[in-house]
Amino acid sequence: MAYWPTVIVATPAHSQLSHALSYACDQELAPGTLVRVPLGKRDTLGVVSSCGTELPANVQAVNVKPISEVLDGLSPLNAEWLQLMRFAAKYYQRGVGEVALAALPPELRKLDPTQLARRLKRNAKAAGEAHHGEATDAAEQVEDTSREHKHASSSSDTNATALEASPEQAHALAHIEATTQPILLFGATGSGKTEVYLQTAAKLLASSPNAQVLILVPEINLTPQLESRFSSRFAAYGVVSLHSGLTPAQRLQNWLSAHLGAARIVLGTRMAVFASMPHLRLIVVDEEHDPSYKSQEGARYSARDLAVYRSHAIAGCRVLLGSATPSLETWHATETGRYQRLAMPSRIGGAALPKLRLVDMGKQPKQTVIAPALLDAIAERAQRGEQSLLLLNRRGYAPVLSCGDCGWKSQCPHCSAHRVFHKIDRSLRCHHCGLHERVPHACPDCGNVDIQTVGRGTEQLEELLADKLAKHLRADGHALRVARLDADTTRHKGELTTQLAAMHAGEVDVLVGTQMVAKGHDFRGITLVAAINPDGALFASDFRAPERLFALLMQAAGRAGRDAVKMAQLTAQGNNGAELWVQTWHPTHPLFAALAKHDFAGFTTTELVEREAAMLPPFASQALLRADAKSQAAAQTFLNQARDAANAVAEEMGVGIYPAVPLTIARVANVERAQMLVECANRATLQKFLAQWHTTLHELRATPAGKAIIRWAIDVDPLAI
DNA sequence: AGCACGCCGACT
DNA sequence: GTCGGCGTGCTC
Repeated sequence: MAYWPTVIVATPAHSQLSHALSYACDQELAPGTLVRVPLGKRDTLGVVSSCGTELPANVQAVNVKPISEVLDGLSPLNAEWLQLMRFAAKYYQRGVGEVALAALPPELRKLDPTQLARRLKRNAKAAGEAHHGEATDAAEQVEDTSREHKHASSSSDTNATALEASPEQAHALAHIEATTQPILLFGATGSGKTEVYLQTAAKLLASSPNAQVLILVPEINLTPQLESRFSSRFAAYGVVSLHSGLTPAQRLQNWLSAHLGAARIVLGTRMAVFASMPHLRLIVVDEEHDPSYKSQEGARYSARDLAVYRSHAIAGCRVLLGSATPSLETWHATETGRYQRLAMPSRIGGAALPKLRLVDMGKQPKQTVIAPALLDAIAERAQRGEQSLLLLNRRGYAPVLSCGDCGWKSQCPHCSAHRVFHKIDRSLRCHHCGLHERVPHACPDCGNVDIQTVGRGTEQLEELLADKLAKHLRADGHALRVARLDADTTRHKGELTTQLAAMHAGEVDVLVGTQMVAKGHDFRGITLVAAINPDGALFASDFRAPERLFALLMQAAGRAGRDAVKMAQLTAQGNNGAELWVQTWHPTHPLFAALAKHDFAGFTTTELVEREAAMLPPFASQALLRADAKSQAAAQTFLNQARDAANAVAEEMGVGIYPAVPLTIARVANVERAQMLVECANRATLQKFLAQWHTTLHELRATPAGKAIIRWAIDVDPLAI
């Protein structure tokens, strides 16, 4: 009997070859089976999409080649996984092949059946050792896991919060059990959301012998504590991680463990939403508002949104979104009743949320970087053994170097951005293309040796603080220690761990950092957090900027005063409790009023009213058409021609297309970038419009305007426009 | 995207 | 005479 399977292969995004390709085969292949097939002059990995006994009508038999090999050592990817790939491809306007093959571990693409068999054997052996004898038949496995579970939960008893759920946690747990709707766990930092994740997962894992749980986190290396809590609590169930920091071999091994069901917990970044988990029962999206869930290259998917879709498509699977500052999209969904909202407002142990202290920069001495009152507060706390955290969202020493005589600026020759001065190695670095040069001794244009820095970055803030705090001593007589934590000081492996350890050990009194320190770390000793210069986001053109600033400041506030017992002692001694200091030129801005009350609901309600009035997301759907070219004119011409070609259809469908504009940073590494906003009140209509636009875009590619561009892409539900 | 084919400049 | 530059075009 002859079969004609259609196979999903990694055909490029714009090759017009986005459908599954037909091949010949003499055996029936289940959908999801991994195969190797000839494609052009090479052999490539493919996934069987369907397998019929007749060749599809639009394909000529003479063109069809036989399948090279079937990787039958591995069970096929299931229908749910294939459905997820098809949905993601359709929704984000990509080829299925591009999405599906990118979702598989890269190492898998290289293996032939023999290598795969060897790999699987080794994997099974390693898993067997880790679980001291993996159960093979189901009954034995049930017994085994229940015993393991008892062990797992008793070992977690050292964690005080695990002993008994707080009333809020118990309420949340009961609610989660009672519904299959998506749930937003709206809980302040330190309210014990993680414990709710852990207990929900524990219940599911114990209730069924092979149930699997997927935990998504924004950036895995920024939340080592969460990872270790899951690993230690559920070690017996098999916990693996999936993120880009793994070696190709580790990634393949962990992926296989999840696919085979040996790992029942997968903890990973956005890419993990595509993991093959045949018995998936629960997806947790921690910090669901975090922008890193949205992919910014390739298929620009939102792992959070796909997690909701994925759980919805599996009968009985739950999805839990957690955040202290949910995205407006998620909040709105809880208002309309699509998601349920569970509030957990109290911090464990009753620790109070930090008090907001606004510093009016208009009333400070000229050229003030850190207000004298803030400096005093930091010094005072350091002398008492408390730690402070200062946030400044700019790496380096100064964002620009400038010549006072001729006006020269440290412009990057390849990008429309300034190169940042890094004093530590006296370099000028472009944060966009990576260009790295030694700082010139004199102005390259006029020879003036007196070049000035403009503005301040974390390096300079660290230096300035060390200087201003030099006269103060710690209780133990040592000088105050100021440290810095940003992408520059954590570039090398292990540096982040070392720095965090120093912070936890109390060796550091003041930590200066970019927003990466505001995320996730559980610093017990911090009682003061300060935002040095957050004003930029207040009046930014990006309509999501206030939402992000509010989230950042709330998250930052969450770093302070986490140790309830300690804070109670401090206040009993008549000292200030935890504080969030914000330096601003606009202290009367309504955002700060809401922040002072820790009133996220109030802030969000106001924002949603504005969004609705302006017909912005979540009340309308958006997409961007982006084009890269050698010149800005070429990029914009392509976009505007695409617009002209689609205008009539768009108007008829109620889709708005705006004129092409350059990106905020128009040129990066000598590539000019432009984009065009497409908008519609109805999400499905926008989808339909985008899908039919593809034909036009492919045709345009062959015209002079199309040949002048390097690439184009559609970004559905863009985060920034 | 790969990986061909294809038609013009400086090398053993 | 060929090695190789990357423009153009195809992949069931």
